[in-house]
Amino acid sequence: MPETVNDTEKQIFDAAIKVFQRKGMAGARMQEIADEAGINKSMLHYYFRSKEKLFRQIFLISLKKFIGSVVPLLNEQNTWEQKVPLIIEYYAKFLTENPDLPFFVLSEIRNNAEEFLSEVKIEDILINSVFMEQLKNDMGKEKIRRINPVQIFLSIISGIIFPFIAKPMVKHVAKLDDNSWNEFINERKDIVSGMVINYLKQF
Amino acid sequence: MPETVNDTEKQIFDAAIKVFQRKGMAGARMQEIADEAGINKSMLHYYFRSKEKLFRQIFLISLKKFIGSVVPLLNEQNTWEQKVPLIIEYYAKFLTENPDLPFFVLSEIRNNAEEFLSEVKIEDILINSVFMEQLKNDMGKEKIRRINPVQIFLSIISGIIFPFIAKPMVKHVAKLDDNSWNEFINERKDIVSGMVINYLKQF
DNA sequence: AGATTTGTCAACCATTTGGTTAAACCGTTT
DNA sequence: AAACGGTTTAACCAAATGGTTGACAAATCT
Repeated sequence: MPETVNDTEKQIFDAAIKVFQRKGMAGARMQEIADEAGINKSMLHYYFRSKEKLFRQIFLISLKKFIGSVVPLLNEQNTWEQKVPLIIEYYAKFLTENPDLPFFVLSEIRNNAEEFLSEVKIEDILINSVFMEQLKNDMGKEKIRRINPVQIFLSIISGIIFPFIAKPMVKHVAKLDDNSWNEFINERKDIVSGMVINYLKQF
Repeated sequence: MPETVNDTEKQIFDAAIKVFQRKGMAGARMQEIADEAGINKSMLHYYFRSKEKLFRQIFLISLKKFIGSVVPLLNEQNTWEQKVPLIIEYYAKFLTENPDLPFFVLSEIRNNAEEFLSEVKIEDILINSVFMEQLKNDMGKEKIRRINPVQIFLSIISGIIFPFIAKPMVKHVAKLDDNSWNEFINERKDIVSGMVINYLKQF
């Protein structure tokens, strides 16, 4: 029992991820999680004590997944210029597979979970990444525009994450169906990549 | 009584805006709105019938404010290149004054309010704006990169809105206090503006 | 097999929450 | 001043919701 997680527990956990990420802490219902997991509501409390406790676990794992999973990419052995499209490509795929995750994380952080940010040490992970060092390095050599590297990273993720966050509105305004949405996102990847790289190099 | 709105009604409305925008439909409590307005809870139902009805009004006015207020700027008599920084400047100011509004609107649209999008006819308003026409025009003359104008507009608002949506996380990662946050946003305005204009002109 | 622990469930409980009611308040009309 | 209409409030109600309990089943141990 040490590492192999109980089957019921995992079913609850997976169901909770689905429901919490879609509805948020306030909108999620314990009964709905139980139904989604196909088990009795009492089991939720048996395994996780309370909604608060269950939420905390779901939130933390979501937060780590959201920010932690790019880190390997940032630290790979290639140039920053090669990394940019790879980061974008990665996030586009990630967001397609986890459409509710970023919104959920950002939402709950706004509400009350700001303290969680310290638990996952994003600051250092990001700031000290090879990607950031490479940017600073090339800035020092006057090869690219001198600018706060956080702004560059923020530009990348803004450009690709925001369209997913605002997906219903974007689809509506640009009159996209599911197929043309994918096309739109493919186009978007190149644009964001081009904008960032262009901006750094042309100055 | 035809146009002057009842004082109590306005107080409720203002309180509801505050609470709904901060907590969302699911997280908002009628009692909290009443407290915020400093009146008895029954008054909410007296003036607005139900939470659903009250929410609908708040949401619609928020949606219109979010997308409608930028339209005049898009249709002004200046070049697209002059408009870009003005749009960004406008949104930065707007977001500072209404920090919870965009998140609220995007959140509720995701949840259930997608149908509202049709009521406010953003598609046409945006697509047919002078700004969009100017872009298409210059694209036709090969003066700027040929690209879906919606992508350009999306790049602008992504770049400036997303940092506000993710404000707690951005502040944490970039280690900003309230003062340096303002500095960061000022820097950001120029970056987004520069990126978009650069990208369109350099190709 | 019998005892003991662990897991599961239906029924129940207490609180919260959106909503209602009936009485009171108050300015206006007659 | 009495009657009237819109406004406001405290008390109340019913449903929803997070959580608990006690019985029972299913493994696990001896």
